[in-house]
Amino acid sequence: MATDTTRRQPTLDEVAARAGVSRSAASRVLNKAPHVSRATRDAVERAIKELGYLPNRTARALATRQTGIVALAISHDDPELFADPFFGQVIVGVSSALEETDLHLLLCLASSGRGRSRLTNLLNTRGVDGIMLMALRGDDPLTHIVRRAGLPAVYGGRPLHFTPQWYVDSDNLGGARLATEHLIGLGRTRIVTVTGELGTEVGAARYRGYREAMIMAGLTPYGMAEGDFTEASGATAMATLLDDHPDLDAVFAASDNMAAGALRVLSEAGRSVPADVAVVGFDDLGIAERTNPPLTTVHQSIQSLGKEMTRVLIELIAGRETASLILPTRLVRRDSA
Amino acid sequence: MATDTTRRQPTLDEVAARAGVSRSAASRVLNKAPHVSRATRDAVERAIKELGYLPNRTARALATRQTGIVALAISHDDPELFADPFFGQVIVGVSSALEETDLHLLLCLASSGRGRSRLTNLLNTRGVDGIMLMALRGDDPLTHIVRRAGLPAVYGGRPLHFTPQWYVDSDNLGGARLATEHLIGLGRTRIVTVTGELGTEVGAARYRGYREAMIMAGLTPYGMAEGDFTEASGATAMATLLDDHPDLDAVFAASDNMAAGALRVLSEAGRSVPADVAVVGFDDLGIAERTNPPLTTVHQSIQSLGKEMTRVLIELIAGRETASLILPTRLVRRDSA
DNA sequence: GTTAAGACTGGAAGCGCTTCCAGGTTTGGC
DNA sequence: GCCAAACCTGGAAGCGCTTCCAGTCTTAAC
Repeated sequence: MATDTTRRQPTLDEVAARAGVSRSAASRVLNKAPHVSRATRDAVERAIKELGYLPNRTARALATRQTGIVALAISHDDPELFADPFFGQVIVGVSSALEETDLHLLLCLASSGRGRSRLTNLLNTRGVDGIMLMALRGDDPLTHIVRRAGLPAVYGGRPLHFTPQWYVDSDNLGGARLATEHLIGLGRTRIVTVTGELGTEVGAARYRGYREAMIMAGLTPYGMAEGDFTEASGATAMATLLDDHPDLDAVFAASDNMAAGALRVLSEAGRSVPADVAVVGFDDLGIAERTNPPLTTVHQSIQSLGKEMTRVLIELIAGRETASLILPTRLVRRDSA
Repeated sequence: MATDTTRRQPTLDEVAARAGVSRSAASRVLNKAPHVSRATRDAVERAIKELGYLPNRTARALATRQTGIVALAISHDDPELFADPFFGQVIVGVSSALEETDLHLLLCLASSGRGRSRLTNLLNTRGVDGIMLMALRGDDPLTHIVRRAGLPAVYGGRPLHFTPQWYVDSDNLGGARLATEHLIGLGRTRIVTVTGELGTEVGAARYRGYREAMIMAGLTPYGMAEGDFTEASGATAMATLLDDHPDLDAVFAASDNMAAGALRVLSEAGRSVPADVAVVGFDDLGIAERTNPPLTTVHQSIQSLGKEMTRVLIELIAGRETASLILPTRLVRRDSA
C-alpha cells in the first residue's frame, strides 16, 4: 500500500565504488575520522553528493551500539492526566535541547501494566540510549526496571523515599517557603495550606516548605487539608478548611489548579480575595492568569526542567561528567495576594 | 558514567548453542515460524528462559528492514503552542492504539527549520516505519518531504488545497453546521461568526459550515471576523463584530478559546449570555466547562483522532487495505446557548 | 516396498555500517 | 641518505539477527 517511490537508498559500498576507494575509507570520511587524504575525502564527498547517499540509521546503530534515540517515560495511573499542559511543556523543553544533537525522542506513556512492560522490553532490548522518567510514585516498579537495565537514566522530580543518582527538580521546598513568607509579609497569621498528595515528593516538599516558613516566622501552622493537585480536590479541601478554621485569613495551595478550586469555594462562601483571604498557588502554568482574581503564585519553569533533564542525559550518554540540579522557583505577584 | 550493571545481553547464538541447535532454528522458534519440531521448540524456549535472552531490537531491525518505530510529527510555527492540551490528547490516543502492537512512538516537533531537517533526515535514513503528521499549513514543506521519502504517511486533519491519500479528520463542516443550526433553532437570526485562520482547512471548513447552515435556513450570513483560534483573537474579533453589528443576537466561534474571548468581551459590553447573545464554540477540550457561563459547543474527540490515525498507519505499514475517515462531531449543550 | 510430498534442519549469505589491523607511503629530523 | 614516526589505505572481522537454500528425514499414500 505504501507509495512506490521507494527507490532503494544507495549504500556505502556504492559510494565507495563510485569514489574508487574502499568502504572503510568512505566510512572514515563519513565519520570525519582522521587519517584521510584530501583526495580521498573529496572523491567520497562527491560520490555522496552525486548518489544522494544517506547512511542507514539502523545499520549504524547496530555497528556502534548506539541507537540515537532517548526515551521520555511518563508514568501515571491515569493517561488522561497526560493531557495536562504540564507534560506538553516538558516535551517542548526536551525537544529544544535535543534539537542541537542528532538524538530523537521516543515517548512512552507507561500508565498501564502493558505500557510498563513495553517500556521494560524497550530498555532491555537496547532500543534506546538513555531514558528520562517523570511523575513516579514512591514505589513505582519502573525505578527497578530502569536500574536493572543499566541504562543512563535521569529523573524529572524525585520519587519519595528514593533519591536517584541523577535528577532535575524544581525547588519545591524553597518555592513553598517563598509563597508562605509572602503571605506572612502581608501580615497574615492564620494561614492554612491545601497540600498536594503527601505520598509524592512534590506534595510533601511543598507542605514542608509551608511549615518551615511558618515556624521560622514564629507562627504555628494553622491548618491543612490534603488534595491531589486537581481543581476539584482543591475545592473540597478549601471547604473543609473553612469549616474547621472559619477565621483563616490566607491559604497557600500547592498547585494552581487547587488554588482555582479554593478560589471558587471562597467566593461561594462570600469571602473576598484578597481582602478577607489571601491566596497563593504554585506552578504558574497558564491557568493562574485566568482565575478570578488572577492568582499570585510560585513560578516554576517546566520547559527548563525538560531541557535540563535532557542536557544531563546527553552528558551521561556521552560518558562525560555531570550533576543533578534543582531549578529555582520565584514568586509571581498578581491580585490574589 | 552509566551504571555498570550492563551485563552484556546474551545473543541468539548463545541460545542456539545452549539448546544444541543452529541459530536459524532458534530464530525460527523466536519468530514462531513453521517447520520447527516440538523438541527443538522446547529446547530453545528453555534456553531462552535460562539465559534471560531478549532479541536485540537494532539487529532485528537491520535484518527485517523494519524499525518498529512510528513518528508523530507536529509542525507548528510556535513550539509553545504545543503545550495546548490538544496535542496531549492526540498523544494519548496514539499511545493507546500503539499499546496493542509492538510499535513505539517517536515524537518530532518540527517547528523550526532545524527540526524539519532533522525529520527529513530521520525519514530518509529509514529511521521509522511510518509517520503521522499534524497541524500542517497549506504549503508546509513537510508534505513534499514526506511524499518523497515514500514512507507510509497518515495526516491528522487535511492541509488546505491538498487532500492526502490517507488522513483522519474531524467533521468540521458538519460540526459548524450543527452549531449554527442550533442557534437558528433557538430563533436567532442575526448570527455572526468568529472564524479560525481561513488559511487552514479547519478554519475554512468551519466557516463554510456556518455559511451553509445560514443559507439553507434562508438567512444571510450576518457578519464574520477572522481570528486565529486563540482567546485573544476571539476577543478582538468579537469587539469588531459588536462594532459592526450592534444588534447581533448570536455568535458561532470556531474554537472554544475564541468563544472564551468573545464571552469576556460580551460581558464587558454588558450583553448577557445567552439572553442577549447566544454563543456556541467548537472543540470541547476542557475550557468549555470552565467559562462563565459554561459553553455550549461542538464536541470532537481528539483522542479518537489520534487513535484512528494510528490504526490507519498500522494497516498501511502491514500492507493491508485501509481507508481515510472523517470522525463525527456532536453538539454539547451547556448554558451559553 | 516404493516413492513423492512434506516436515525439519543447519550452513551460509545477507542487512549496511564501523573498526581493528597489517601493510605500504610519506614525512622530517639528524 | 637513513630511520623512526606518522600517515593512509584496504581487507576482513565484526555488530546480532533473518531468511534462502539445499539437503536429510518422516510420513503416508499407493
